[in-house]
Amino acid sequence: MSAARAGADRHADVRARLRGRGSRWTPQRRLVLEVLESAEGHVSATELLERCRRRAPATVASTVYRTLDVLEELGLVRHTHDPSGRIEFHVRPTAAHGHLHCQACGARTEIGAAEAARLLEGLEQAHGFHADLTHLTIAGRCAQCRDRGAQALTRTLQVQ
Amino acid sequence: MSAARAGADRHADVRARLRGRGSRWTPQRRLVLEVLESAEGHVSATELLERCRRRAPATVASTVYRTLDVLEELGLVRHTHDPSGRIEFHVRPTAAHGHLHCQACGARTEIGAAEAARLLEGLEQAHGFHADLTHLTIAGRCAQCRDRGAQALTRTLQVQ
DNA sequence: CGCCTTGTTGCAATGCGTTGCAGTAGCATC
DNA sequence: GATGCTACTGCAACGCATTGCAACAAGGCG
Repeated sequence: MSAARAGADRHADVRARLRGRGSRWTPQRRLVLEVLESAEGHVSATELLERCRRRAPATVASTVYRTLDVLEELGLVRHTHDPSGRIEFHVRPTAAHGHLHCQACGARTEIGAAEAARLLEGLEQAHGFHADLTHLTIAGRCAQCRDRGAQALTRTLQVQ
Repeated sequence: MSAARAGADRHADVRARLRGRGSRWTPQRRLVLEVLESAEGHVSATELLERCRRRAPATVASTVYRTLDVLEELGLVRHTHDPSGRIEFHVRPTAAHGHLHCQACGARTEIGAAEAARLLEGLEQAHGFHADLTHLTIAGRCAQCRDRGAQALTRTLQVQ
């Protein structure tokens, strides 16, 4: 249940887990962790970096990226790529799930773990391929944009 | 059947289609087209750029990228993103299809149009979401790497 | 054939993300 | 509290991809 603990406890928990694998607890990692704690849902890497800089203007990009890598290994965040290939982090993932990304309006939707698993079961059987759900983003058109016709999509695809 | 024609004809066809939309036929576009004609399957943007430079060392990256955009609008190539977000072009797509990409060994497999459509039908019903098959790349582990255990994958995920 | 419109090119700058390396600083140990 | 090992940081350089802009040239037209 440690993952469900909140507040100050949380730092101690993460700190212990870092030490456990021979890693260290540093002010920079603490900063990134605090920023993540005040975030919800999907956040771009750039956005996270900016939020770090708002708290500590001297923040260095490479450190933040490396810290996010470490925290991903601990399971505290997951990343995917939006349809144009940029990184997005999903904060506090509760379960493996996939992502839908509308190329016309940018809307994001989640696919539940069960649903995603069902989708990909066929791949498992046909190709023996084990898909990484947490990394999955499917591009396309959401219901609203779909109804608004193809014009907007065509433009978006060009620009993207 | 114009898309099935081969050789010199093909240039004339593309040229006509460019003119038809008010675009122009230039030496640079011809170069990219020739490079594409001698390519097969999935090629990274960087690889295409290098091949262009082998034929014409003065080739400029932005021109190639823009040309590829145009050719994608004509349907001559499709692009996806590999699991680390980099662009890959699929040359001469015969039909809409998806891609599987093994994060451990880098192997790529295609999902047939019919199979992909079947996979995503559920999304259409549950979310009204119309997925763009041509842009779909699913990351995970192929059958062989899966059997070789999780170690390799873990490392790859860190590095990625 | 030469002119003119405007799509295209090349270049330089920008953005996002990664990497190599030398110096710094956690933290374990005594 | 001092010491030493080594993970981490910051920096600078790099790679990939995109964009703004001024100069250029494709090709339609007289």
